[in-house]
Amino acid sequence: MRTQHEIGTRERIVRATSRLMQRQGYEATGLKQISQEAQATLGSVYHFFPGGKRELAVEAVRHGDREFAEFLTAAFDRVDDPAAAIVACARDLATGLRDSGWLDGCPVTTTALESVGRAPEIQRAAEEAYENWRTVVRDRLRRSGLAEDVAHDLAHTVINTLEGAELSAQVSQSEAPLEIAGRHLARLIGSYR
Amino acid sequence: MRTQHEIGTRERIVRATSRLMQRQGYEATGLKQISQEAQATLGSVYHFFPGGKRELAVEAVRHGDREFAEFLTAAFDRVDDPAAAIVACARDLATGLRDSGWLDGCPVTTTALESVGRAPEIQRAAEEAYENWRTVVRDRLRRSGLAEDVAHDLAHTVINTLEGAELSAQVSQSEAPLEIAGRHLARLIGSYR
DNA sequence: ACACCACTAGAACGAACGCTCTATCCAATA
DNA sequence: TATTGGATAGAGCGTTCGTTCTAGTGGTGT
Repeated sequence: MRTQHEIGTRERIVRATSRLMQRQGYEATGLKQISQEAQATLGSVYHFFPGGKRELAVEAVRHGDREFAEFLTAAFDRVDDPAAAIVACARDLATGLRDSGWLDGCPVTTTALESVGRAPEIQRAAEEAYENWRTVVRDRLRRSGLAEDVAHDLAHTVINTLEGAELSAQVSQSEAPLEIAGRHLARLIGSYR
Repeated sequence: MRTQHEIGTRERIVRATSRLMQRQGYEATGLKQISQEAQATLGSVYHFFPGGKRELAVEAVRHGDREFAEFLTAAFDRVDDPAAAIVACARDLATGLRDSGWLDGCPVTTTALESVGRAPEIQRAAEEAYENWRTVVRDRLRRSGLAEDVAHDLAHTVINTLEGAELSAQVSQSEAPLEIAGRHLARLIGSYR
């Protein structure tokens, strides 16, 4: 079937790009490596992504966006109290990071930083990802009874602190930053009750 | 004078590397661009840094380390209350980021992320930078009367949240994440009084 | 005056990069 | 069966990369 085939190869390329850029960043990831990892050829890559590496990076960032948004949503669905859900998120991020040999950090951050001021489409996609994640957090905080502006600001800090803690955990190969971040975020949220 | 000359060229190379990698990251920064920006030749670069790009990146990260440590220390010296000093830090980071056209983020983070699992010496230098900054914060928090373990944990979150907020501010070209981070960190610290 | 050496200078190397191009394959339609 | 067009395949383009290498310069110590 053609349609299934199309989806298959395209998806494999996007997924491979996302994982490689998550681990190595944008610049260090080559198109030949992507095509090998995706079990596709260079011709297929340019067939599906005529915009080349840039377009591929945008799709990879969007893939990481959806991935982490689902991770967040799942945590909030699993645990009733939003503060407790965030603690669970931090813990899960820590164990996931450790289990990957400290290699799989945020699938967006490295590419985002490399693109700032140099590749606007990629930067935009990263910005949308962060905004998307904040929206998930803000909605759950509001549902739990917090005021709109409080929830809005907390969503910023929840995402940013998790982001910073994950980066720190990765660089120092330690789960501590994420554990501490979870505890502090829960305390901060609790202070608004 | 030879000594002065040596220090001059070497320092220019390190500073140029630090600024370029701060803006573009490790992979996107070429040695030719560095030598041009530093007004030195490729020969001089390899004379002072026989280890090549890797060694240069380590020195650049250490330079960024010292730079931000001095920035933190100056803020704590200027403002008595540590929580207020951190708010001032966040505000200064935001205005500095805006004034640079949102280009000059953390001088360590991008290079650190690119080096994870691929260049251990660089990763180590970045780890030492974060640890160094945490020590500055922890000491000041302790001096203000907080218990050792509380100050230790808060230092982690202060640095990580500032880091995450600066990244978010840069990507979204907005001062809001840093302003919010400053307020939340002050509130969190205040909750331990 | 001479020898020395830190430093400057940039040409040149092989490798890898993103990307283009042409050729081929194969399933679906007429 | 013939035709069509999406998809695959990879050789090859020009460029740039990090690095090496040799040659040259100029101040310093004897």
